[in-house]
Amino acid sequence: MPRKSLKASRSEKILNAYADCIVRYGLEGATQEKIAEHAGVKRSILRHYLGNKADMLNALIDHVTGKFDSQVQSFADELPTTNRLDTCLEWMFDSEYSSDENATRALEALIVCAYEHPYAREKLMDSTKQFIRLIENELIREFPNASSDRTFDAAIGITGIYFSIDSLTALQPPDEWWSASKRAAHMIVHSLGAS
Amino acid sequence: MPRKSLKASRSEKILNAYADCIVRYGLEGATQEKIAEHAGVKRSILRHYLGNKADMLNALIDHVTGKFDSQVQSFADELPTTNRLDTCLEWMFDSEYSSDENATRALEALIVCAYEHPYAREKLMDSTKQFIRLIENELIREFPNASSDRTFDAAIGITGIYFSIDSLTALQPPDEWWSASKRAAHMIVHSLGAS
DNA sequence: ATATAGATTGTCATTTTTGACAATCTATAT
DNA sequence: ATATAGATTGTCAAAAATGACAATCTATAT
Repeated sequence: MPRKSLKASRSEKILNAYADCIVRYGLEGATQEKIAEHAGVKRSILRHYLGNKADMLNALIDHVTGKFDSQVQSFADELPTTNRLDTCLEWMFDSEYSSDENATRALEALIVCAYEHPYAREKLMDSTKQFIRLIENELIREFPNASSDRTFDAAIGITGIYFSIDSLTALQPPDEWWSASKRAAHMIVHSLGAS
Repeated sequence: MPRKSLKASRSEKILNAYADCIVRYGLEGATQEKIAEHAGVKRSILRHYLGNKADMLNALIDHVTGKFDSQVQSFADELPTTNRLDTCLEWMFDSEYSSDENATRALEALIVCAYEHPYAREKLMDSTKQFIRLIENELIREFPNASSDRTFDAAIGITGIYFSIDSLTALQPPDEWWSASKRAAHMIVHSLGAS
């Protein structure tokens, strides 16, 4: 006889607002007041659904990493059967294709606090590994004869370039930096092919 | 007849503590209390030498970017006459050679707040550009026949890989990630040579 | 219609952080 | 030795952020 619980949807909205605030104001700069405002709810609501500050942070970590993981998953699922690697780089380094750029941004903002929060560190590490593995798989698929060491190196390199340009977005770099990043990633790919 | 001013040395010590705190606790998590504690001084001292919160942040931005810039400069100055590029990558990706790892880390932590602080954005952008240019110069020196577009792409790529693995340090990645990053950077270099 | 579980709002006390300033101490030139 | 500019400490008020909880409203099953 009770009314339907809004916990799922409200939590979703709040945590998205939380992630947005983190990207804008930094982790400690994302106060409950600002989060509530961004989410369009009263501050008391945050506590009602997500508990106190520490609880909220843990929920956020799960939310952000989970969101990123599922994006990575669907990214992989949606890759075409042919020309997968090129498509991959195309999607990564073209802003028009990026579904939710803030997912990576929030991830990066959280990395700063990893020292303080072992739980965050683990989850972030897992998500990062998964992303690297995605790239690595596509490299292996394209270059089955390359040594696994080299494909790993290449995956680390491409992922690094992507993470870097993504976080540099905060500095509003010229578009050329994105295209240059993409071409640099291609250089690594070519280097693999030339081995 | 007054006593010698300690402004320079005290400011230096405080701003270093500030940078340390930012790396550990995030920008907004670095409270005056913590900064003072890290610097081993009373909180009132911060205000005395550096003014209020906003003043301190501006001073910090200058300090961090200035420190980074001078490190980049001496990095360039100390490169040997031969084998410069390899030495360069060696120094970048080997922790034993890194003089002050926190300089880049603080830089990255500040990037998060660039949206809010146009002044920070400008300075960070300048420092980043300078670093990229350093790499680019070494690439040009090694591959004078490569097109300037390609050397720029390569510089962006190598810099990105470095920034990325450096910020991932917070996740305490295995050492292999560092060596893999170095080899990925070398892949880009080789790709330049093969053009 | 009504009881109930949950949503929503509001308020207050506590803690944390910052701003401001007064008071005291100390090195240095004269 | 003493005056002076600066260093250092201490204290208090204001503001910001959080925690806790009471009170009220509302959808839903019966």
